[in-house]
This record gives sequence, structure tokens and C-alpha cells, in this order.
Amino acid sequence: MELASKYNPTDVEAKWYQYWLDHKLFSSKPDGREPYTVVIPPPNVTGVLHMGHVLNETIQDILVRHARMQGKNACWVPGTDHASIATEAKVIKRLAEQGIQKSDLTREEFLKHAWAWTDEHGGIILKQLRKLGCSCDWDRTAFTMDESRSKSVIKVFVDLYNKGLIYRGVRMVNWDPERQTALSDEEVIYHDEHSKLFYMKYYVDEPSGSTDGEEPNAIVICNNDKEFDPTVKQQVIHRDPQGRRYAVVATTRPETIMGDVAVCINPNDPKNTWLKGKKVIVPMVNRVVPIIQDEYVEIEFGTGCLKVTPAHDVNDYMLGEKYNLEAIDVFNPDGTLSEAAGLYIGMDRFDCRMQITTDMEAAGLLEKQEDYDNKVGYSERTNVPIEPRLSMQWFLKMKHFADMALPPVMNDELKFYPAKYKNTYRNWLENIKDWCISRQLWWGHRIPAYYLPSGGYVVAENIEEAVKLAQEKTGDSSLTASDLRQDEDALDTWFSSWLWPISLFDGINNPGNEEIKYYYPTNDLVTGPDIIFFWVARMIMAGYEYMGDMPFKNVYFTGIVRDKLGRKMSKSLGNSPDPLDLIERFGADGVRMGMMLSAPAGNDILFDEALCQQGAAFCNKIWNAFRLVSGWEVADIEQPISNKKTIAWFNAVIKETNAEIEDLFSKYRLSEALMAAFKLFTDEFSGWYLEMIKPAYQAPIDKETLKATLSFFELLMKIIHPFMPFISEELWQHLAERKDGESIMVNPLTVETLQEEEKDLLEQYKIAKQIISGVRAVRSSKNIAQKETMTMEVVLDNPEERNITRCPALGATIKKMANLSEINYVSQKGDGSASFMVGTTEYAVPLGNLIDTAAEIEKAETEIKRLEGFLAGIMKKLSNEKFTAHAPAQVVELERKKKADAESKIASLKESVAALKNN
RNA sequence: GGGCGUUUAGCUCAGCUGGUUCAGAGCAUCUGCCUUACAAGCAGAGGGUCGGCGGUUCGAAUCCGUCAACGCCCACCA
Repeated sequence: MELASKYNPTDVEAKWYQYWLDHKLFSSKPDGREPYTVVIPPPNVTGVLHMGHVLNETIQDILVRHARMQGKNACWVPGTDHASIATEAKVIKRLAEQGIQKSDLTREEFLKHAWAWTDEHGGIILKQLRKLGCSCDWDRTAFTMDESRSKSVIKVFVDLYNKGLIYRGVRMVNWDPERQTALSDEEVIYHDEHSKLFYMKYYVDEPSGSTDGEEPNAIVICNNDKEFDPTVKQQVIHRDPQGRRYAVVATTRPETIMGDVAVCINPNDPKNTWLKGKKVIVPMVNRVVPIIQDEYVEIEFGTGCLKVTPAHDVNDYMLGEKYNLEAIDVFNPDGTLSEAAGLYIGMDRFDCRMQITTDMEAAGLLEKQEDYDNKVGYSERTNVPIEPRLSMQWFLKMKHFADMALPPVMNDELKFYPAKYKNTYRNWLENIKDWCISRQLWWGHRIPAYYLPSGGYVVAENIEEAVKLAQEKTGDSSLTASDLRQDEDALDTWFSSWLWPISLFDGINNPGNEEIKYYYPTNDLVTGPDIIFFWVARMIMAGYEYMGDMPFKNVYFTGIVRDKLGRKMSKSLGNSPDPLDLIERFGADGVRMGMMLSAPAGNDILFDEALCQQGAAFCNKIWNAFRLVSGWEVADIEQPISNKKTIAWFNAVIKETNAEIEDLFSKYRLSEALMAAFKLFTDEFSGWYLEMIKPAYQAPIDKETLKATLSFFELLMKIIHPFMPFISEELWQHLAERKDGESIMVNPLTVETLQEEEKDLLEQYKIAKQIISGVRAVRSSKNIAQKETMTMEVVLDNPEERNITRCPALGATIKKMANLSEINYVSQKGDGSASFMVGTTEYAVPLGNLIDTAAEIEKAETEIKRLEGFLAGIMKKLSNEKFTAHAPAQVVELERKKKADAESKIASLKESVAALKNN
């Protein structure tokens, strides 16, 4: 058969993926085998594949295919996430383009649009995963809002409510004014911001010229005429030229002063003692508010006076609760000023900030302003500054869950790779706050709470159940479904994702079913550390709450994919390649390898297309090795003994490397495992083994050698298959007698463990390879072509001495590989030869008149110098009594051997130099 | 403000509980080869004293301290 010299992945990949689908080779059903389960971190249903997915899904596929090759029942469950806030935002945007406002629509109408959007864009990403070669069981494809998952979510909500873990109440929450919904603490991202600190005048409510409470030694500042020192330990009094006293309050948010209900000082602050018991006038609004005292206030920040706005700041809210202050909400849900503000009504909060400072300055109420760097919270999804806002929301009590979820991770029952994330995890759980689970959105699972006409509510899985509960609660049996009003809000998306490993196997609706018993706990979770709180921690909580067991045994945290300059990939930088384009250019196998080569666990990945090129080149290498092997003519000839030995050697190499790869897999060091497989194929198999057994040009090969070689090739394909599924499947079909429906992926890889006597074989070939390389190096430095035959001398004190080249098989192999006509044994090497050392033995290649004596002498002398330095170090060690006394005997013994070896080498080299000089 | 991590060849990274000539790998570079599987290839070679300083030890890339740079996470100083 004629094969092209270049591997073309495109046709091959499409062909085999279809074959795998047609024969349902990814499908898994519970059976007697050991299960290996992975649930996909569900991507947004309307998302498209980006490089982060490529990394994540490639890792999962490698793990899944590896488990499958181990003979396990591998099950990888795919699915997508409804991504409540993100999807709703996209739908609203599209409606806006059509001139439709969300507020024009009913909930039902809006959801119709949302489902249309989902059906239109949904699942594209899952199709793209197929191009990557992902071996998901597609029949199990799930969606967080499909029937089974939705039912699970509602059931869990009702259950937790009944357990008293879910409650409803007015709390300070993170408000997204763009989407007009509450967010959880985790959905707020803090950014450093250059802002201004405004110092505002709060006049004391007292007659002009008052000195009440003023000490004689007080520092008096008149309209900012003196430097203000926040650390000063005496009273500081501000007076305007008319003699009126005022407090100076520093704030970054002057637009909230309409909500001020107090000014707070620290009772231990000497600067402000004169303010105790007084009332001050809030500027602009002229509201008279009390001075309150609380140690929460930092004495040395600003002036030590804090304005208290309970409706718009978490800490102020806390003060408000403590001192029973009114909360005046001066904002509308969209972030504009409300009626309650009294001023600037309808103006945007940031416009208002500008306006109010201008106005205050004009009114002489602004003492000063200065630059100030602070942190501002932004909505993770809409990227607008969040507004702390009081509102009625649903919460989940977290303490109970944290207590269950912490120990198994800390004591490594559930392992994190890399382990450093255990700290992050612990820190979060130990400081956990209740989870705000309600969102003022329509796209999501609607909260199953039903309000009664008479006030109060019931929580139930469905309306029938709700009516029943309502009747019981009110004693009014005439209540019907139409009397109840269901809560308008939806649940946080993560309130469905946290059930994913359970709900995928219907373990919530149908506890103890065959699937959940078989597949749960799942084995490995592969995800980014950015969702450790959002998702990983909460899945662990749900796992223990509903299954009494961990949801997965191991978590592999990937890094962030960056470009080769270390920059995050982003649309605006244009530095993010399109994965599908890469696959087209390099093949999925090439892209997978390129991604994995640069992906050590836990570190960020600096992605470079050149690595995909390397991946594609590797495919080509494999392809051409196959071309070579498949082109051999078989003849009924005797197997050379050298081939027989080489086969035994390579068998040992496979055993050794496979064990190494398995060990790396167990540590999730996948890039190193791939590198080991790569070197096994490229160096050991192609570079050494095939060259050693390769018949002369157009000569046939013996049956045994061919058979062994093909079986090695098959093993190699199995080892490589998890990383490069397509080319391995393609070649496997040529190597194995395939019946329709068979596949490499369900043909387990079995490799025996290395035997003691095989280690010796490995050692012998290691030396043989060094001898061959030695001869090649001589050729290279002397510009002697490989096709020119040479001879080699082995320099031995006693010509009868043992030497590896005396083994007929190895000797033949060395001759073949180094193109030597003969190997001679001498006690003194001949004139005009270049030599090299392997171990303590010298090998010489006679060069005739090609010898450059001076260069040979120089080379030998450099080596002697190096060895003498090395020897000196050892001598120093050995003559150190403390060393010989303290170091373990083994170590001392080793040093002695090193000394002897070095001395022997030096002696041998010196002889060479002497011989060279005599000529 | 607290915590964690990183710093080893031009680049990306391995080097576990200190001691096999331990200073490694891949890529890149240089030299020579279109050798009859593969130039997406083959053969050969050069390149770092392990961030700085100090300490422990017979012995440190490896352990301890400290400084520096970079990165990440958490935190209610307005």
C-alpha cells in the first residue's frame, strides 16, 4: 500500500469521530467493571469554545481515555449551564436591538425569547468539543434547566427550607444596578480605583461662637488654614470666619449624604471629644443628626468623623442596627437618585457625585478634596460598580455546610491538585457568610415560595402542594391556586450547579438508584481555581448533605491560559487564537499535544502555537514510522540474534517507561507523562529500536522481528492514545485485525512490570548507545560521512577482558549502528586514532591521516584537567575526617569508587597523550 | 492589612524526605547532512552555579532566617 509521506489529520479525525459515535464507544452503563466518572464543568449554554476550554477539556479527555485504556468503565457526562445572569443579559441585549424592553414583556413572554435564544445558540460548544476529540457520553447530555435538573433544584430548595437552612429577610446585599438584581459576595470583584476623598462640613447645631465642650488648648482650624494632623492627641476644632463650629467628615461617596442619619466618632478620639452629645447638620439636606460614638471608627482615618448612611454601606448598616437608626434609601434600583433623596431625584449616582460636590463647593460646604486610592466592587457579570443595598432576599445558612465540607479536604480524603488550594479553601470556609441565593431575574429556577393573600408564604415543590400547605396554614379550605402568588425571583445559577455530580445521575429525585450508586462519588473534577468557591466548595457541601459522601475524589485545578508573553487571552488584545482554526491547521491531536506540553498542573499556561506545530510534527513522525514498518517485505529467514536481543531490550524499555507514565498519571503530571510518551516513541523507538532492527535497503525482514515490532507499535499507540486519540486509532486499525465496531479505546493496555534481569539489559544498551554516539561524535567532528565504514578499537589492559562489544548480538548492533566493519581488542590503541571513554573503558577510532594530533592532545588534556579538579574535590572530602565519620558508609564507599574511576580515567588519558606526543 | 505561591540554560519547566559526576528535559540556537520512514527529518555541539545575603551541616538548587522582584487569594478603614 502506498502511503503519503505527510500525515493529514483532517480526514482521519472526522472519520474516526463519526466511527466512535456510530458505535457508541463513549457510552457507559453500570456493569461489573470499576467505574471511572467525570462530570464536565458545564460551560455556558450559549458559549463558544475558547482556549481555556481546550485546556480543561483536553485534560479531562486524557484522564477519561486513560481510565478507559486501563479497562475501567469510563463515563464522562457532558452538559451546559443556563448561566442565569449572563444569558439573561444577552437576551435583553438582543431584544433591545429589536426595540423591545424587558419591562414591556410578561415573564412568560420573556422566557419564550430566552428559550429561543438558548435553542438557537445552545450546545454549539458541545459540538465543538467533538472536534477536539472529547469522548463524552453524549446520550447523557444534560442542561441545568432541563426537567430532571430543575426538579432536583426545587426539591433541594424545599428540603433546605424545611430543615430551617433557608430563610428570607431584608439584608444588605450586593446590588447590580445594571441588571437590577442581588448578587452573592463571590460575584463581586474588587478593583483598585483612583478616586477622591471629599472633606465636607457638618455644622454643629448650636449658636454661632459657642465654645461648649471646648478645651483651652484646642487647635482651631479656620477654613482649612492649618495642616490637619489626624494623629494629634488634642482637640481639633473647625470654625468658619463667622465663628460657627463644624465637624469635617471625609467620604468617597458624597452622593449618599442624603441618606445620612448620624455622624460617628470614636469615644477615645481626643480630637473630637468636643462633639460628644452634639447634633450636626447634614450639608445640602440640612437634616439634624446626632453624633454617635463607636470604637469601629478609625481615629486616624480622615478626621475621625464618619458619616453614617445605613442604607448604602455595609458597616453603616451595622452601626444603624446597633444604634437603632433609620435607613434612608436614596437610590432607585437602577442606581439613580430616588424620591427619598429629596435632591437630585432621577440623576445617576455618578453624575450626582460630580454635581453635589460642585454644589457644595459653591455653598462653601466642601472643606477640601484629595486623591485617594480605594477598592470598588464590580459585578462579575455586568462589570458595573455594585451598590450595597438593603433588600428582601433569600439566604442559605452556610455554617452547617462549611462544617461538613472542611475536614475531608484538610485531611486529604478529598485531594486537591495542587495542594496549595487547600489553604484558600479553608480560609473561605472558616469565614463563611450566608449565601444570598435569590436573583431578581427571570431566566433561572423560580423560587418555589407562594405568598398568601393574607400575608406570609408557603414553600412547596409545586402549586398543588402549595395550595394544600396554604389551606393548612390559614385554615381556609377555599383557597385555590389563583389566590397564591409565586415569588418572582429566580435562584442563583450556582444553586443548580452545586448539585451537578448528583443530579446528573438523578440522585436527588431518585435517591439510591442504580446509576447514582454506581457512578457516585465521581473520580476527578477538572476546573479552574477561579470557581473554587462558586462551585467546587459548594458541590462538596451538597455532596455531603445529599449523598453523605464527597462528590469527587480528586480535584485538578488548571491554570489560566495566557499568551506566550504571559498576557491573559482576551478579545480586546486579539491574542486568543480560535481553537477551531488551530485544529484545522494542526489537527486536534496536534493542538491537544501543544496545549498539554505547556500545561504543568496549577501553573498558568503560556500558550504558544509553536507547541501545536510540535504536536503536528510528532503525528507526522508517528505516521512515517508506520510507513517504514508497513513497507517491509517479510521473508522466511532466520531471525538475527541481534534482533532478538534488541526486541528483548525494547520490551524492557516499554515496561520501564509505561511504569513511569502510570506514576505520572497518578500524580496528575500529565504534561510530563506526555513528554515521556513522546520520548519513548521518538528517541527509543524511532531513533534506536527501528534503526537497530531495520533491514538493509530492499532486504526483507524476518517474521518474528516484524511481529514483535508491530506489537510494540500497537502498545505504543495505546500509550499515546489518551493524548492523541485520532492518529492512534488510525494506525491501530492497520496494526490490529479490526472487526467493525472495535476500537483501540476499548482494548485495554496491559504492560507487565519490569523484571530484575531486564534492568541489566537496559544497562547494556545504555552503554552500547554511548559507544555508538561516541563513534558518531568522532565522525561529526572529523566530517566523516556515516556511509564510510570505519573500525573501532577497544582498549583493554588485558585483551581477553570482558567487554560489552564481545556479546555477539550487541557487537553486531553496534557495528550496524556505527557502521563499523570490525571491532578489535587492543592493549594500546593504534597511532592516529581519536578516542572516547564510556565508563572506565576507552574506545578508539583509527583515523589514518585524518587525525589532528594537536586537537586530540588538547581534547584529552582538557578532560584530564576536568577530571583532576573533580578528583581533588573527592580527595578533599575523603580526607575530611568529619565526612568519613558522619556520612553514611554507602556515601563514603561511593566517593571511593568515584575516586578510583577518576584515577583510572586520568591514567588512561595520560597514556593517550603520551602516545600522541611520541608521534 | 493577612495568607499563599513563584524565582534553576535564550524560552517554558523537572529536580520528592539534603549525598548516584546533580545541575536536567523539551523548545530555541550553532555545526554537518536532501543517508533508500520522516528536512514537520537525522547526527553532533554549545549554553545556567540554581534571585541576593546570612545560617545549619562533613556536605545545600534541596533545610532555616532575611531581603528583593513578580503573581494569586482573602479582608467592612469611610
